[in-house]
Amino acid sequence: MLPNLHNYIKEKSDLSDSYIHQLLQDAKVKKFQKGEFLLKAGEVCMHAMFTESGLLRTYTIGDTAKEHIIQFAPETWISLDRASLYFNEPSDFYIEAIENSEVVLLTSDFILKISRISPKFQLANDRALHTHIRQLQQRVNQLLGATAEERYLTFIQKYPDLLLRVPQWMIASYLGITPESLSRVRKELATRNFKMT
Amino acid sequence: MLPNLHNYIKEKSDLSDSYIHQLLQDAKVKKFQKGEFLLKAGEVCMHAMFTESGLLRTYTIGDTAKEHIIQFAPETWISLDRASLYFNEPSDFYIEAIENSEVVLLTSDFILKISRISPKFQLANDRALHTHIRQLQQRVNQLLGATAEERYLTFIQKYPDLLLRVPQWMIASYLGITPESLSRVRKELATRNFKMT
DNA sequence: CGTCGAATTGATGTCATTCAACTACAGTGG
DNA sequence: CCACTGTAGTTGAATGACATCAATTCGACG
Repeated sequence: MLPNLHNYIKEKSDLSDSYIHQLLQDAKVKKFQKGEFLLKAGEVCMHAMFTESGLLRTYTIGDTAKEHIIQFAPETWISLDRASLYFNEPSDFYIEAIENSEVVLLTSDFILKISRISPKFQLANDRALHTHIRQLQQRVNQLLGATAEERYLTFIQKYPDLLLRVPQWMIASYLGITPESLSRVRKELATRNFKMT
Repeated sequence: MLPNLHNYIKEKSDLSDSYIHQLLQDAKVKKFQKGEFLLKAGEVCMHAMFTESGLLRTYTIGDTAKEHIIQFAPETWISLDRASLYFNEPSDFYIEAIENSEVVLLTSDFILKISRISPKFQLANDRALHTHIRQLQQRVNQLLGATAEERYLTFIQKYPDLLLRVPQWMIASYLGITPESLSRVRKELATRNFKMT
């Protein structure tokens, strides 16, 4: 059980299979039905949530009552609100299963424990943190400058696998445009590509 | 000399004045004229740049040759490209003095050194990192949902001091709109506030 | 005083939103 | 098995927000 998480830790820590196996004994594993919530705005984020199987989405609800999707998390991805987890403050995020999912809830203590045992794991965590910053930075850049079409193109190039699993209106929400606009962008791209071939 | 940096380290480390004084002996201090660059896109960011006095801006140049301002850094603020510094990869950022400035160039080694001596300083650094993430996250949210006017309002509420020192077209760039649009937003706000009083 | 960049203003254009109608399809209950 | 319902996606027409282009004003500074 939990082959994905097992693998994940193994890759980033160089710990033995048996030891990892032991660690995972007390990991909190939960199954979520499509539509169930792992975190709601106002709550404090207490875990890093590892998607063992399935698919999660993280989103906020802006002033205009519109959802803004922050992240999708398929297998082996981790969802959390770092600010909320670190500062112990209420989160603005909703984290929701959009497929039936098996999720491992990792506490900060759990992660710290592995970090203490395996410096390599700690390093990997630090890298993940900085990768996250890089990714946020790139997103800010994109949102500052790019048109709907450009955003969509980088999305499909960056997350081709998600295209098949995520409904279109959620992708629109991730891109910061309306579903209608995305539909038109796709149409436009389709006819352009057709003309070109 | 360097009273701001001295204070900064003192607050976050509990080290003695004399020891801090000693540390700062080998700090690289540089003066930049208005318009000079501390970092250019393509270079690897080698320092965290502490603004002892003056004002810096960090920006990227998008595909459309338009500047997108990432951050302003007045006294006691730090400018860097964390991804570039951490991963040793070329940066997308330009960092430029927009006032004559005195800047301290802090290497990762320097910061690590203090962190090793003072756990409190290390903690403060970690907090800064997470604050940074929170701030980026909020910016993404804002860009996903808010209108030009809303963005401007949160800007003046968040950075009232900068209003006086930063030219308007740079604020526009920070908000992701044109200078003309910002001018109209301001006009609109002025007339609205006038009517209300 | 003349010059140059910043800021404002007006006219017009473009991209994306909004609102509404319609199709397609999956799930539900009779 | 078929009508009923709800959600996703598409399409069209009108609107809105911001951009673009061009002209003018304003203010700082040599």
